[in-house]
Amino acid sequence: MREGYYAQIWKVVRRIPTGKVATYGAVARAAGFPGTARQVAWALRGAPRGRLPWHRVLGAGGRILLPTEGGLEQRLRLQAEGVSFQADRVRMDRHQYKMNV
DNA sequence: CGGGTGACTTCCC
DNA sequence: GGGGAAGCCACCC
Repeated sequence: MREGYYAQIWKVVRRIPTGKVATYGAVARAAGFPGTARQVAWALRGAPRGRLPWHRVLGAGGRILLPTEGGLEQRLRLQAEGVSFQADRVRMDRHQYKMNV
C-alpha cells in the first residue's frame, strides 16, 4: 500500500540525529519529493509511532505546527534533547540538520 | 474522476 | 510581524 511515498519520508526523518531538526519542506526535498511539504505531515501522522523521531520535524522558520497537546509534547521532547528555543521557534541556526540532497 | 482536507510554503499588504 | 490568499499534493471519500 502507500509505502512508496511514506517509506521514503520516514527514511529521511530517521536520519535526523538527536539534537537536530529539519523542516517539512527540507524532508520532502531530501526524500526526493520537492514541493510536498504538506504530505510529509500525512506521512508522520500515518507513521508507526514509537520508532520515528517525528518531533524533529518543524515548520518553516523552526515553528511547531502540531496543534494543542501534540505541539506541547513535541516541544518538551526537543528540549529534552537539548534543542534550544527562542520564543516559539527552534534556533535553526544551531539545530537545523543539513541533509545531503 | 471530482471534491474536500490539512502537523506546509511563499508572497503580498 | 500578523493576516490573508494562492499554490501544492497524497489521501480518502
